[in-house]
Amino acid sequence: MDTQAVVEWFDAHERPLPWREPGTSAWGVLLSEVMSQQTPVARVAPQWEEWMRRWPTPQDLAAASKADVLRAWGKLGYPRRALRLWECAKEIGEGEVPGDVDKLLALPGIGEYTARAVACFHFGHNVPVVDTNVRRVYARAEEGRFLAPPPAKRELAQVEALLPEENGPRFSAALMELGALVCTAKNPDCAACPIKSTCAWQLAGCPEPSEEETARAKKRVQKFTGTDRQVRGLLLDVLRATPHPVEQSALDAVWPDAAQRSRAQASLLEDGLMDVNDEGLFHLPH
DNA sequence: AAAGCGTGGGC
DNA sequence: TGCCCAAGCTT
Repeated sequence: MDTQAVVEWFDAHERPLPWREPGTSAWGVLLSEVMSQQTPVARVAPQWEEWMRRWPTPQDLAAASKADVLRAWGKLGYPRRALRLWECAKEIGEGEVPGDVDKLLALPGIGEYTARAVACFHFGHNVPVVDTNVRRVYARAEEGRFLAPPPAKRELAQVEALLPEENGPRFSAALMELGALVCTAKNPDCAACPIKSTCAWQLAGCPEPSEEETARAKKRVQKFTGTDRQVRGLLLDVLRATPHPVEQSALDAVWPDAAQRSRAQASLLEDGLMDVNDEGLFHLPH
């Protein structure tokens, strides 16, 4: 892969995301990465600014209540991430965000991607960073397949083999950005691609994915309407909206199917996203 | 290791 | 409209 061409394209097309400003702390980068897990970057930016204003350090977040943290999370989705961030802050204690992949991996809610992103983008370590964008670009440019195969351990070594010795982190960011802006999942803008001339998928004549690959991709997309996830979201909406604990009846009003409603409510209690007080009223955790 | 976990925008 | 997708992690 022409890493130079990818970086030059990035130099010209990089989005001005707030956490890319020089001087952003390790905590700021970690926060941006967690917020961006499965949530579009455009929706993350304002939320990130708000969090950094309220809780600029892990010590600040650790001192906040979980209820405040969950309300500030707003509608970014997957609110367990907010709880994990709060736990991260508690674990860091009076210390600092670690720069080693292994130590980052040990933090709650930090997996293979996020650990490497922080180590690479903040600390400048030249480690492979593999997210859905990188997987897709690699599949197309290197393997000639339109759809990336299911995530596998193998990818780390494959992407590591691409890393230039100089400016590795810059290239890693560029590769992700290329996947986000040009080599997109649905309608890639190949005319704007800096590595079109060497892209394996282009050289193979832009083959359509097989029936099997298409079926696998389709299966990956989860239902939402009518699932427990939707009900959990509706229940949490009630708790986020009111400053005081609510009666069971207020929760019952959001969904007609009682069995599903109780199941969703029980799972929220189990996850620590909901709590009951001694009067039997429900609220966000303290 | 497959499945669960939110939410909203684009087409 | 309904489907597809989005800087994944956990169990």
